[in-house]
Amino acid sequence: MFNFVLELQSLVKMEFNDKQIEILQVAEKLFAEEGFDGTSVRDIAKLASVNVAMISYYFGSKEKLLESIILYRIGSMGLRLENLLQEKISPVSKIEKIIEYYITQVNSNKHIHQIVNQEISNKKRELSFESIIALKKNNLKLVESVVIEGQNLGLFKTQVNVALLSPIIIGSLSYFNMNRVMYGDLFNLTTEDDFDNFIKTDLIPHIQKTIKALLVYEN
Amino acid sequence: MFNFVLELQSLVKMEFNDKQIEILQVAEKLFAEEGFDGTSVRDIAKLASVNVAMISYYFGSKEKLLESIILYRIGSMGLRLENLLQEKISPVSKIEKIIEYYITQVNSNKHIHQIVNQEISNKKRELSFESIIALKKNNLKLVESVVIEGQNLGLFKTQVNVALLSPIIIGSLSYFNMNRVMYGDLFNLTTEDDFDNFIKTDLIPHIQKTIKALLVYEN
DNA sequence: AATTAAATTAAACAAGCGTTTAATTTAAAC
DNA sequence: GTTTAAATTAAACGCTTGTTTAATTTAATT
Repeated sequence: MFNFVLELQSLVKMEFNDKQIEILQVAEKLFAEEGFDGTSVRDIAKLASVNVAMISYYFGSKEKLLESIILYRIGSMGLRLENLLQEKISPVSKIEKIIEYYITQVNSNKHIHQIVNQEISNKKRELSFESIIALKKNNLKLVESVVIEGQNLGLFKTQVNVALLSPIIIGSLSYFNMNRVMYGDLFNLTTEDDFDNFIKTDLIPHIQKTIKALLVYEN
Repeated sequence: MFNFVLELQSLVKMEFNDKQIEILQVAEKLFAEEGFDGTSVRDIAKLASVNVAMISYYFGSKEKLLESIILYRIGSMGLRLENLLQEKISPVSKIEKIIEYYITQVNSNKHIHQIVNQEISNKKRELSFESIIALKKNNLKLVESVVIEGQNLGLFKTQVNVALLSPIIIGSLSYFNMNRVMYGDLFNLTTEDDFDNFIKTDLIPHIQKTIKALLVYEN
């Protein structure tokens, strides 16, 4: 646990070379698609066109490779909602923008999110997700401030549990992506672009509408 | 694929003996907590107090054991919304009841749902989830009929994408259960009962309120 | 050009995997 | 009570797993 924190700092600062990045990206894809335990280091090595030993050589172990992937991605995720919140627009617009930004961000990093979703409730590994939880809690506070702002302006009327907004927003996206076969079937989506486009033109507005309705709804 | 259907029929009719059920339940728990690939047949055998060979003897293989678990649970899931919908209550009440029933049902079978969530997007296995998808589509139609009923009565005002209601409902629950560590932290939930109670007293009303708001919301 | 360090490799390692075997025990049928 | 089938077992099977070794090639430094 403490080791992990120390590693985090060293790894975040560390710059990966081309071969390391290739391994990270290949492993990310495979872990997401086949699961951590469903992916062998030889699978990774083959797809990344490197010798198996290079994985241990560069990352120490398969599990540490997973940690590196998480750190590598968290660094670039940078859900920087702060700037967004300081724009001088109405709380309603802010909520809309937050949702759009959040979903777009999560969806364009869907591999790492799928991995985290799989691992965060897996009792086998003892990875520390503290940094991820901290990030989520921080985002929660920012959303909370917008809701309070809206309530003070008399725009948001209901007593809503702000902490339960993310389950709606991200949970919807995760469930949608999880059931791509069904929704592809329902909405005639085949290519990756079809799905991305549907998310943009249908899912995001749907969730925006939902959250707005909840916030202004007179119960 | 066709084999699976045939097996389905035979397995649904088949009655499992005590030892088989013990194996099914132990395997369900382990698959949910450690993943399919993260669980060995020896883990299962040890926890179920049977010899390893019994798993092949009774179920044929590890993968067929997984199929048996799914069939075993789908048979007893029986999301029978039909009866509920024929009650003579308002569409709003129907929606409320559907949500409560759905979430309670899913939450009390959380192990199998976690397994399905993990496997339905796993490219490694080629399990047929057609029966599950069919079940979801059927539920979708039932919800659709209630929404239309409400629209005809002038209660539901917006043009809402009904197919995107389940992501909100089930997605929220899945995300909540996925992030139990964080939400346990946020809401002071420790025991299993704490979580179940929170879902009953907070999460379900939250989602009911959300869906109701969306349906009656003047955009 | 010689030396030192880093990168890369094929091979080997022990441990674990899912599954099968063949022998034995238990239960059911006659 | 004998026969027949089902249940249970320990051991072995071949294969894959993650990791390490030691040798070799490549690159960097002096």
